[in-house]
Amino acid sequence: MASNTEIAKILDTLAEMMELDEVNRFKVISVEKAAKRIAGLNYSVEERARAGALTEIPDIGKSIAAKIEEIVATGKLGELEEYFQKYPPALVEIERIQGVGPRTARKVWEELGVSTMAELEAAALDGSIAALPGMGQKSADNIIKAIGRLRARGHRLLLGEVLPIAEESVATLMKVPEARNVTYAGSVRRMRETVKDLDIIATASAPEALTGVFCQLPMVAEVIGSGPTKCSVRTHTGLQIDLRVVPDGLYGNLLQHFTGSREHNVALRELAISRGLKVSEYGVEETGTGKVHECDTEEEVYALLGLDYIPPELREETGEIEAAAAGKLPRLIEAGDLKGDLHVHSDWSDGHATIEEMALATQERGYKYLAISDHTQSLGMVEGLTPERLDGQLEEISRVNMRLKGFHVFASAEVDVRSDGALDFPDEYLARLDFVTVSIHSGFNQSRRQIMKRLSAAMENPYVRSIGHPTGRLINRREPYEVDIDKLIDMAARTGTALEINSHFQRLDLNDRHARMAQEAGVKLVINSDAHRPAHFDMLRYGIATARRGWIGAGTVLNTLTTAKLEKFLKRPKTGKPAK
DNA sequence: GCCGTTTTCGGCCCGACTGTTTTCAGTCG
Repeated sequence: MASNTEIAKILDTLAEMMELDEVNRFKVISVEKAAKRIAGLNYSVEERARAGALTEIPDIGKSIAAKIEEIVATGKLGELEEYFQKYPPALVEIERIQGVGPRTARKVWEELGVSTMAELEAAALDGSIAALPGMGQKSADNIIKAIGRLRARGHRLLLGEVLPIAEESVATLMKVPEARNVTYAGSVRRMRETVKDLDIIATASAPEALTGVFCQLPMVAEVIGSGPTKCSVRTHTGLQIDLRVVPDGLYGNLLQHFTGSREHNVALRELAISRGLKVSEYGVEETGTGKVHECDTEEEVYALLGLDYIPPELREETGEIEAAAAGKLPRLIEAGDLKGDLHVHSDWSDGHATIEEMALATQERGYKYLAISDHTQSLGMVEGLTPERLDGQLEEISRVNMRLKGFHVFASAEVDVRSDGALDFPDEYLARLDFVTVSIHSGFNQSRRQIMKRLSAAMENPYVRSIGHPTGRLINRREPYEVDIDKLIDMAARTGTALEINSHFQRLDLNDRHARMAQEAGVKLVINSDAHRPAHFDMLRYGIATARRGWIGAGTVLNTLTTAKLEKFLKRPKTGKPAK
């Protein structure tokens, strides 16, 4: 069974090999485009291949369809195997070094026999890179530095690590007198779960004033490059920050351009051309007359192209442009739509605050309810609740509810589903809770069959209302356990069980793509903080962002219901859609 | 190699900066 990701990866590698081979660049682009398209699809390409319907997918024509069919049938691609005979496969790896592209990779291999990152580094150190035509000592030094950085930090940074730096940088630059508008753009503004670098954009009465200040900020370790309107630096923590400045009046064009994604912008420019327009960060030009429209706002840019405004989180070229053209963009959930939090810990297990402290902290933030959902007994290391201790906790929840006005604490638990599929609380205890979440905290390495058996058992239970962090991944740290997402969503729909978007920036699980699939299947979601202390409620912004990236509307999310409506909903037995 | 309200050929997104060059290729976003 070839997953979309696997097919996309093979095509991506093929494109890289074709580039090395100096194949016509438009052919290369078409293979890249197909790979990107497939990676973003939320249905099985293999199934489409078996149905002979591949060419109905955009960017896939006869030739690439044949390649995919070969991958599906044999698990590999002959054309790629041939390239591997011609060029060392490891050349692909050195192409990923910043500043090294296909031309340079091929040159060092042909001239110096270099085919791995280690050999490249050695060649840069011994002077043979600098001696190559078209290269010099500076090129060699840059390669050495780039390899060092790649070793130090091979992966992308988490959104939650970079967003605070982005907000602080913007605040600092706004204090420069010449600054008019300053904001962060790029993948941070689109709220991608991981980011490679930070883009800051600005308009200013005198651009040099801003770039000048920026390059000398205390956090800057190294200036990578600087021109009159563009400046790139690296901070002491290794984060690359790019600042772009233009004069007043182009803020909308600039913001749109540097928010990306690249794929979104490419599609936008293609659309522009078909309408006799040319889009860049310097305006929207009418090709016929040469008239340039400068835009103060992004809304104007999109309007000139005949599109509704597209929120940044949707700009990933997954159908948003078509939807905007047809006036069919969804109304996305907003932070203010959330009425409460249904996954919160207290000092009854591994939380750091009392039930009342957590309730007050949520109320201060404007929410109307929360559910105290401490761990259950099999998580011994965090003092998970035993059925006996649950009695005491329920009493405390009632006392807190009597003291609080206009706020309600629901009794809940984050119940473990044990390795054998048994729930950690007997049904008679689950029945006493308002809201039951089930999570997997053990047996991460079980087979897909075992994992799905556990999740099925949980969802079939009439008291279980939601599945917490459904795939268990920790971004960059732990792979998801073997969840069959299609089956999970199918079962959630059938049993009327909600799936969580856990807002912790290390989890964001369900992710954006899976959340979108769930919504399309009619599954309800919950967006929770999983807070262990009051400050953690700030994480909810990441959960909301993930939902927005997944095209989620407020109506899909259980904890947008008012207290009264949620109570009413929870009094009814859960109901799902009939099986297909 | 894909695509089409310019539709089966002839296009294919746009601009900035670096490093090496004396006018530009490569890379990046």
